[in-house]
Amino acid sequence: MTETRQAEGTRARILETALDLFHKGSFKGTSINQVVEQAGITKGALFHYFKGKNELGYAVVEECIQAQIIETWVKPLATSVDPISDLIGILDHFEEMMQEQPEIVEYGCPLNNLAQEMSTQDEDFRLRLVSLYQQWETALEKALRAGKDAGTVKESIDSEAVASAIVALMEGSIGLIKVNRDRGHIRKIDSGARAFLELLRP
Amino acid sequence: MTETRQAEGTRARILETALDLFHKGSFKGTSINQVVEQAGITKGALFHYFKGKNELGYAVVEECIQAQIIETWVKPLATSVDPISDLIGILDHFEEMMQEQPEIVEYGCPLNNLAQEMSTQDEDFRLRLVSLYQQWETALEKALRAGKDAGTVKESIDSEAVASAIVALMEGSIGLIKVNRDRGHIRKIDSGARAFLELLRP
DNA sequence: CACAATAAACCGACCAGTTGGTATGTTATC
DNA sequence: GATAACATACCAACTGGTCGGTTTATTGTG
Repeated sequence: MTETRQAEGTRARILETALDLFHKGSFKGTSINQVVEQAGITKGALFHYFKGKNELGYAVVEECIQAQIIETWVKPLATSVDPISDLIGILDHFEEMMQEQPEIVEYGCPLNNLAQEMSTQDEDFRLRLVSLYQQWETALEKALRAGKDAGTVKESIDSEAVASAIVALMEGSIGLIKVNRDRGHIRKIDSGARAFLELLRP
Repeated sequence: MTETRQAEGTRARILETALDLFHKGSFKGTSINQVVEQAGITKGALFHYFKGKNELGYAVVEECIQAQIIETWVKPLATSVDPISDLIGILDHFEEMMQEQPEIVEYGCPLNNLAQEMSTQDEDFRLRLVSLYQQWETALEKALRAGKDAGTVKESIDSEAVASAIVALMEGSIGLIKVNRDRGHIRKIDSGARAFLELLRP
């Protein structure tokens, strides 16, 4: 049972490995052979489950990255009535993560990395990636509306527009952190993002 | 004179072509052969001027992208006393450009593209890229301070932190526009960024 | 001013290694 | 015994990079 073949087990390991390599490297920058090697399987197994490299990438987006986005950005805001506090809570969570597993944070947001690399190169990639951003923005927009109703968010703002601005701010900040690896600069970026969020309070 | 050899002419054409291809594609995604072909030169010429692909990339950062950043983000804020209005002016300028030369805008910010792709892969790239971000942030910080003195910017904000948050917001917004090619969504992202900037007014 | 010497600019065939992908297996499971 | 789950050998195309050579411009010298 452990050494023999196991349908979903191998597939999952391929996806997990691909996510890791696409995240730490890039899509075009990692070869199928790397995935095969690091996953401890063979090319035959990979091509048995995925038609090609692109299909593997699509699966990583739809099955792995989507789950991450929902887990870290959608769920925590699902029932929020004070989205600004909750967003700042997420930032706190990132800071904790940075001390425990710095590598994961240092390589940036998997969604943004893939989006910036592939959205202009492959329309099938792009469509799947916008779908994730959509979900993120929708969750934010809903939370902002709820916040307005509860009096925790400025009435005057346009929830839809500000939602995408928050996504932009988050992705931009994570991207800057990835480039400026220096601890001091990271703190600066972090407090800048927090400052912007605080401005949304009434 | 036109058909014969011309030292700096070829070098400049190589750089120009490389910038274009790295921008529309990516660094790892474009081959030296592509650069050679599109520039209408030969491999010998390219390797005569640059030690290798990486060196070509460094030159693109230092000579082409730096100039762009200074031109569009540093200079316009150099003598600003109302940075928020000036930043919004830059956004207006982008909107004009989008109608004239949409391709240039659609492929995102060359600095951010390269930074997100290469900063975790090559330290020499990273150092050159942070230097550009530094210049951008410094210009913003200075303008924010001047704005505070002139009463056009909220006194309570931390100029240093907010400066990097603005860079994050800009890069994030440009990145989102690149992924969400749809006109309607672009408008939303644009007005979201503007809304955030407006919050910095006293 | 001629003219050889030197260096810079450029060419294109070639190289070893890698790429994504395939074809043909073998082995286990229902 | 059919089908899913792998393994392995292989392929053409392309990768970044090298290398010997040719062409042009510059410069020192008589």
